[in-house]
Amino acid sequence: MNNPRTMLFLAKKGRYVPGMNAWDDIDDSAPPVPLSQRAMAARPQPYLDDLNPAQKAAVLALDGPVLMLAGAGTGKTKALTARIVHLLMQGKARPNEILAVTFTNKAAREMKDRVGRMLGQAAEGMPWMGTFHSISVKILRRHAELVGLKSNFTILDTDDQLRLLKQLIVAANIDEKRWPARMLAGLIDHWKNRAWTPDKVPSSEASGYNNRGTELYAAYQDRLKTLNACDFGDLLLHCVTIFQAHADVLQQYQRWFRYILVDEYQDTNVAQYLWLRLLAQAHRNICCVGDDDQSIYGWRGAEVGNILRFEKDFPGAEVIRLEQNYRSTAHILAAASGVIAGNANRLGKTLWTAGDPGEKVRLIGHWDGEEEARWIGEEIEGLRSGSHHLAKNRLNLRSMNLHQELSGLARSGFGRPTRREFIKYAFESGRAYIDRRVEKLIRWLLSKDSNSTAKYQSVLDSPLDRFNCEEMAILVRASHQMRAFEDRFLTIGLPYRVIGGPRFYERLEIRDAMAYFRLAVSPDDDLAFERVINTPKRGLGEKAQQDLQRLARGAGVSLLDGAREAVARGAIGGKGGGQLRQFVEAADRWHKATLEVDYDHIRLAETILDESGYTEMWQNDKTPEAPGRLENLKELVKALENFDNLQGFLEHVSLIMENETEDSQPKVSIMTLHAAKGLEFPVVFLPGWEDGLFPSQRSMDESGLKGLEEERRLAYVGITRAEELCTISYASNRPIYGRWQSQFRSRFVDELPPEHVDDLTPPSIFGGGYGAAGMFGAMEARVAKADVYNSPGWKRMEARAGSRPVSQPRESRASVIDATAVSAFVEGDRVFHQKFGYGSVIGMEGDKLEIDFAQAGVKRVLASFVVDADEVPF
DNA sequence: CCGAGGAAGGTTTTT
DNA sequence: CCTTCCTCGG
Repeated sequence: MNNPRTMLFLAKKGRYVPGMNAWDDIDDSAPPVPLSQRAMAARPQPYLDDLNPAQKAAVLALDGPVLMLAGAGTGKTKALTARIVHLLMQGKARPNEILAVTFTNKAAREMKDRVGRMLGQAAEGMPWMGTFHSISVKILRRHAELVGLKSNFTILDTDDQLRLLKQLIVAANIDEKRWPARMLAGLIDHWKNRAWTPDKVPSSEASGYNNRGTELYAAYQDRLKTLNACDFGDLLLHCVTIFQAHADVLQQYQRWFRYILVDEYQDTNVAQYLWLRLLAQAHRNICCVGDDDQSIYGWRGAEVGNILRFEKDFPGAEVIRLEQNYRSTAHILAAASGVIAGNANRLGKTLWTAGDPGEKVRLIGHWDGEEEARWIGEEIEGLRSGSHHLAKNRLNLRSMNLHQELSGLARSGFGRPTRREFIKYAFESGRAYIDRRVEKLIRWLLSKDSNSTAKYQSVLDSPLDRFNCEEMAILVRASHQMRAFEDRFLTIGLPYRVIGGPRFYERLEIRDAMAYFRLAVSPDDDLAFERVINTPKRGLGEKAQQDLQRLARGAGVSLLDGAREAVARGAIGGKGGGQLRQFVEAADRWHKATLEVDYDHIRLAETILDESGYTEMWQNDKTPEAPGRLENLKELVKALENFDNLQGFLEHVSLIMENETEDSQPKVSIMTLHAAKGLEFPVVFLPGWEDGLFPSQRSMDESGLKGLEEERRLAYVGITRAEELCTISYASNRPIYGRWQSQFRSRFVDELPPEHVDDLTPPSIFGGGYGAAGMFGAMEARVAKADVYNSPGWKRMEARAGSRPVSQPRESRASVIDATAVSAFVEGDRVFHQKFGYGSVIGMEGDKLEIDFAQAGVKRVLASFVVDADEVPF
C-alpha cells in the first residue's frame, strides 16, 4: 500500500464526523476502537446524533409500550441499540435489568456487538440479551423442579426426539408407516408453538394417529420428564407454564426485567407472545420492533396477528414508524412497495429514501432455467470485471462530485480508486458526504472479532466501479433452484457460496460425537446411549439392544447401568458381550474423568473419539464424504477450546447452531429468500418468478389467500435486500419433477409498477410482454407422456444425462430439433395448449412455435406442448 | 453387514 | 424424472 496515492491520502489528518471516529481509528493495524468512544466523552448523548427524527422518537420513548414499525433497511437495529444505550445512560436500568430478545443467535450477537461498541466496552454485563430459547433455558434451569425436571435437564436434538417418538408410536401399536414419527414431531411442535399442553389440544386438531395424537403427545411429555429432558418447544412452554402457575416467580422476573425489548416481533408465535405478555404486563415497559410486511414464518407458527394486535394488547401504546430507508435506491423501494401493496391487512408504511433513484428494477424472461442461469452468470461476470455498463455507472450513482474528483486523480496517474480510498478521500476532504455505505464499511472494518472480516476487506480494496462477488447474491424461493446456478457457476469458474446448507451441528458425525460426549457427562442419558451403542458396529444389533432395553426398564435403571448389569450377568453372549463390556468400562472411565475439577476436556474429547473407535470408523470408511467428516470432527474438537468443560459446550451447542467456517475468497452468495432476511447486497438477482414456483403452488393450496400474502411478503423481502441493482427473472419452460412445463410469469411480476421497471425481455421471444397481457388463473400444465418423450426438451435432458460437456453452446440445441414436432404444424394451424388454451400458429422457428393465443396473446412455445385443436378430446 | 431394488416424495427452517 | 430412504435378501 505504499504507493503515491496512499501517501497523498495519509498526508492529511482525520477529521471529526458526527457519530464516527476519526479516520485514524479505522486503520487496519489499530485495535478495534469503539465507534463513538471519543465522541461519547465530548457530548452527553452522542448516540442520538445520527438518528433521524423517527428513530430518535423510538429511542426516547423509554417508558410504556412502544411498537416500532421498522420497514426494511430503516435502521431498526441502530435504533434498538441506541435505545438500550439510552436506557443505561439515563440510569433507567442496569445492564442486567434489561431483557432484550431476538430470534437468532446471530441477531443477538450483532446487538451485543453494537451496544458494546456504542458504550465503548463489551456488553458482557447484559446477561439477558439473547434468543427466546437461550433466555428461557436460563430461567428454566432455575425453576426446573416446578415442571418436574431437574435443573441439569438435557435439551433434545431432532434426532433424539424422532427416535423417542418412534418408540412411542410403535408402543401404541400404530402403524409407523402411515403415521411417521416425523409428522408427529411436526404436530407436537405446532402444538407447542400454540402453547398447547396435551390437555389443551383441541380435539379438532388431533385427528391423526388413530385419534390418539394427544395421547402420544402426553406420553411423549411423560417420557421427556423421565429422561429429564426437554425439546425446543418445551423451553418456552415450560416457562409459560411456570409463569402462569406461580405468581411469585413471575413477579420476581417482572421486577427484575425493568425494560423489555423484542426484535422481529412479527415472527413471534403464540407461546412467545404469552411469554412476553406475562413478563411485560406489570410495568408495560415493552418495546417491540418489527415489520408486518416481513412476516415470512407463518408456516412455522409465527402469528402476524401478534404485531397487528399490539395496540389492543397494550392500550395507549406509542406506535412509531421508521420509514426512511437507507439501504435501497428509490426505484427498488418503489418496486417493492408496489408489490406489497397487493396485501390487505397491513399496518401500512411508506418507505422513502433521500438517496438516488438509481437503476430501475430489471426484469427479464428467459426460454428456460438453464438460460436464466447462464444469463445471470454472465451479468455477474460483467459486473465484477467492470465491463458491464451498470458497473461503470456506479460511481455516478454514489456521488457525482467525488466521482469527478476521483476520476481526475485517476487520470493523473493514480489509477482506479478503491473503496477504501474513496472513503478516505471523502473523509479527509471533510466532505459531508458520508453515506450509509461508508458507515457500513467502517463498521465492517471495526468488527475485527468477526471471522468474516477478510471478505469485507476484499470488498473494501476492490475498485469502486466494480462489484465484488461478496456484494452480489442470488435469492431463490426453494433450495432446489440453487442447483442450476451451482452447475453454471462451476463451469464458468465463478466463486459462489451456498448459504444455509446442512448445519454443522446437524451433521451425522457431529451428532454422534456429541452423543458420546453427552454420555460421558450424563451416564443416564439413554438417548445418547442408544445412538452410540452400535456406532461404530459392536455386534450389538437390534436383538441385543432390545434385551438391554427390557433389562434396564425392568430394573428401573438407565441403559448404561442395565448394560453394566448385563455384562456382570453375562446376559449378552458372543462377540457382542465382550464389546459391551469394553463399552461400559470406557463409558465409566470417561464419566469419571468429567468429574474431576479442571479436567482437560479437549483431551478427554479426543480420548473418547479415539477409544470408542469412532474416529477409526471414519478412517476406514471409503465413501467420498469420510474425509470431510473427519475434518468436521477436528473442527468440533477445536470448538471445544472456547469452553471450560464438556458440560458448558453441550449446553451451548444445543442452543446455538452455527456454521461459520468462512474462508476469505470473495464469493457470490446463493440462498433462499428466507435465509436472506435481514441481509443486504448491492446487487441482487431474483430468479424463478413463475407462478407455482413463486408464489409457491403448495403455499397457495395449503393456505389460500393467507399463503399468497405470505409469498408476497417474501417477494417484498427479496426486492428490499437489494441496495443498488435488483434483477428479477423468470423462465418460460422448466422441468418440474422431470416433466417439461410451460411456466406462467409470476403474478408478482405483473404487480411491479411499470414505471420503475426496465423490461429486458426480448420481445421477439416472448410475445405479449410485461404489462401487456392480463393474467388468468394458473392451471397445471399436464402434457401427455407420449408428447414429452418426443419433445426436444426431453431429448435435451437425455443429452444432458449423457456425456456431453456440462455447458453446451446454445447453437447446438437447434440440432436436437425433433423433426416430427416441427413438421406436425404449419402456419395458420389451430392448436390447443394445456395452459394457454386455443390459438393459431403464426410462426415457427426450429422446435418453437409462435402462437397467437386467444387469451394469452402471442407466445412462443415448444411444438410438443400443443396439439392440433381438432384433436382436443373435450 | 452391505448392496440392490423398490416405493415415495419432491418449499421455506430457527431454536 | 431423480433422489432418498427403507427393506429385504444374500
